Amino acid sequence: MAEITIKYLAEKLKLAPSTVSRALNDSHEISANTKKKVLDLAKELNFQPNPYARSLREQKSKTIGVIIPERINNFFSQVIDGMETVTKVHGYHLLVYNSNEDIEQEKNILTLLLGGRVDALVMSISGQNEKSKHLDILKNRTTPVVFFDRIPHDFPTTKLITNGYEAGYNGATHLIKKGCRKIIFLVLSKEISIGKERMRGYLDALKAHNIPFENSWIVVCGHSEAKNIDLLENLFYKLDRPDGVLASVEKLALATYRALAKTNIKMPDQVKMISFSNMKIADLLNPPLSTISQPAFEIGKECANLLMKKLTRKNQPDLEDKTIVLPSQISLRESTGK
Amino acid sequence: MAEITIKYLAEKLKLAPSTVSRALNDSHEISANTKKKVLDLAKELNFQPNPYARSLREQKSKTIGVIIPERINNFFSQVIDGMETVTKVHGYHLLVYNSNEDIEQEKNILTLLLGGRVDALVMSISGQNEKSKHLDILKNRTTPVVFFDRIPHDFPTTKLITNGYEAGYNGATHLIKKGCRKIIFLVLSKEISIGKERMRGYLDALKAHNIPFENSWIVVCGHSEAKNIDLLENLFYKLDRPDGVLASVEKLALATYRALAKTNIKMPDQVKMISFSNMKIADLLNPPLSTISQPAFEIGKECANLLMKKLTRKNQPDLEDKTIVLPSQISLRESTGK
DNA sequence: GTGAAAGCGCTAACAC
DNA sequence: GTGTTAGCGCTTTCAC
Repeated sequence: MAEITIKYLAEKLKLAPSTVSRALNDSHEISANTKKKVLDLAKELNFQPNPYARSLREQKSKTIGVIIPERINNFFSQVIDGMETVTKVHGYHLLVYNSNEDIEQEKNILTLLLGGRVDALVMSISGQNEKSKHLDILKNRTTPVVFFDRIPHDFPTTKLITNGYEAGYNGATHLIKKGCRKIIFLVLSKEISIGKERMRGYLDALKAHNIPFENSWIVVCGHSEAKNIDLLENLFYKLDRPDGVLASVEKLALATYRALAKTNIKMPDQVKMISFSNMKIADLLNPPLSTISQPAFEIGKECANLLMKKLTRKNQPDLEDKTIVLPSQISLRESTGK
Repeated sequence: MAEITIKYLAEKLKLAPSTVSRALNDSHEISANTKKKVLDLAKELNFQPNPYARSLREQKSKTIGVIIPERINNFFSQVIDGMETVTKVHGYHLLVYNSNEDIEQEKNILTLLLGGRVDALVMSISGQNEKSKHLDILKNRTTPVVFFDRIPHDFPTTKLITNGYEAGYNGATHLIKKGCRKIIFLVLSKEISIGKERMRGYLDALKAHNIPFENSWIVVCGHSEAKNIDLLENLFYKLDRPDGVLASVEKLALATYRALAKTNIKMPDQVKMISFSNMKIADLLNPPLSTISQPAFEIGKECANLLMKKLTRKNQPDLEDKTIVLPSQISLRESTGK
């Protein structure tokens, strides 16, 4: 770690450490002259105050913990980029952890972080279920938490999502308008909050358009790409195969492309698809994929802003128990028929 | 931050703080009985030692700083995932920063981190140039650094790359074998190390196959997607337009797809392309993209392993000044003609 | 406007 | 096997 300290600067300048500290922190009770001397020497020696000594003393770490269920995913990368743009101007740091969609790991990370390593948390919870019992350790704590995208519905804090219901409704409606009558809904887990909202929208769209729904249209997939492809392929071999697909996550749209490649079924002629996705190259797929995308960068910025406000100002109230809903954007491409 | 401390545990158990500390750290000089009592209470109260007090005392932070030029990129996400799998078993944390391909920002992050916030660094340097003068602040420091992918050639430490020369050679050779005679090489900046190696391979492949090279075949692109597309589109309108493209980074292959979409030129019939890329859905593009991919996860693991070895063992020698070369993998798809 | 001293929570050297 | 003490580098009373 660094070797040059405030004490050292103080000796060099024949000042007390406290004076140097105050000068560095631009305290008004220090003369302009002393300030300059201190700042000059600090710059010359490339002095950086020891962050851990400061953290210990001030009881705050100036770092935010981030837990995401998956790292190789544009959506989450964009969110984190958004967070970093705002945290860095406040001198805050980002400790990012991947829970790998695993509640156990999520819990471990949480325990680790609650030891005081971070001043606040941003989470998108693992998709196994949303019972979120493992989040109880957070509840007796004062550490502010913000959830986004994959949110627990019963945790009293601020949450950020996009309008899943509306987007699901619009996505399904678009398929219906394009002539689809057997529209399946692909979901990773029925338990997870975003899936649920999107599904509600889908179901209501069917109802509104008088399309009789069948339970088998809800296709619950898993985390194994190979198994999902198999599952989907078999679905398309059936006599009453679907003519429309609404994928609640990008991963499942990709699996659908791969499953279809194994059959003779053509998209968009025989089956149309639209998917929730933040991929930047939806236009380059074959055929180009119609998507519903989320303002990921904005979500990240907003999460960070909420926390920066709470952390950098005095006497801020606790984070409100509310859900902020941001609009998603629908982009129509050939996968739903041009 | 956390409120329950070693001192508190000590009072509860009528022991000295030092005894509690030793018990928690499983020191052999503590009786099994006391150990159990301490551990039990610690578990019951969910005690986590204050990481910053520990860092201050031990003069190490148990965290690694990571600086990448771009976050929304599968390659870097995979590398970080790889690092995390190994750091987490050693109790190390990852502080990740995005330099946005900007040397100034890279320098700022570096100065910040050198204040003692991290025990070691992993970097993939910004692509503006590889003069790496801004890395000089690192040179007088003892902080171990490992570079990967975008490496400075004149910095005495361990670097990890893939066999760019060979891959470039093989990529170009493949295009030649497929009948291409005017093969352009797309590069983000001529200065950057990986681009150079890949280009050397490309040039040698041309020479080995007696293809007369023209300077205009090296196409230096920028960071603006729109401008790159324009540049490429114009290239394809020329009379002696290229019939082969070797893209040294994924981004430029995507720009080529988009540029071609504006013309009547068909891939792979009239022009073939292969690109360095770690994208997982190369097979879903139209046409599927032949790729040369890097073992990103492995690279991340290896970087972390090198640092863990240096940091967790006593009297480890400094990181050797050498370059470890990992093999890349070539996957042929329709973009180069099946 | 500056200095002296205490203490954040932890570990380690030194008692005993 | 356990306790006492000092100190990591910083900020912040409290003096003057």
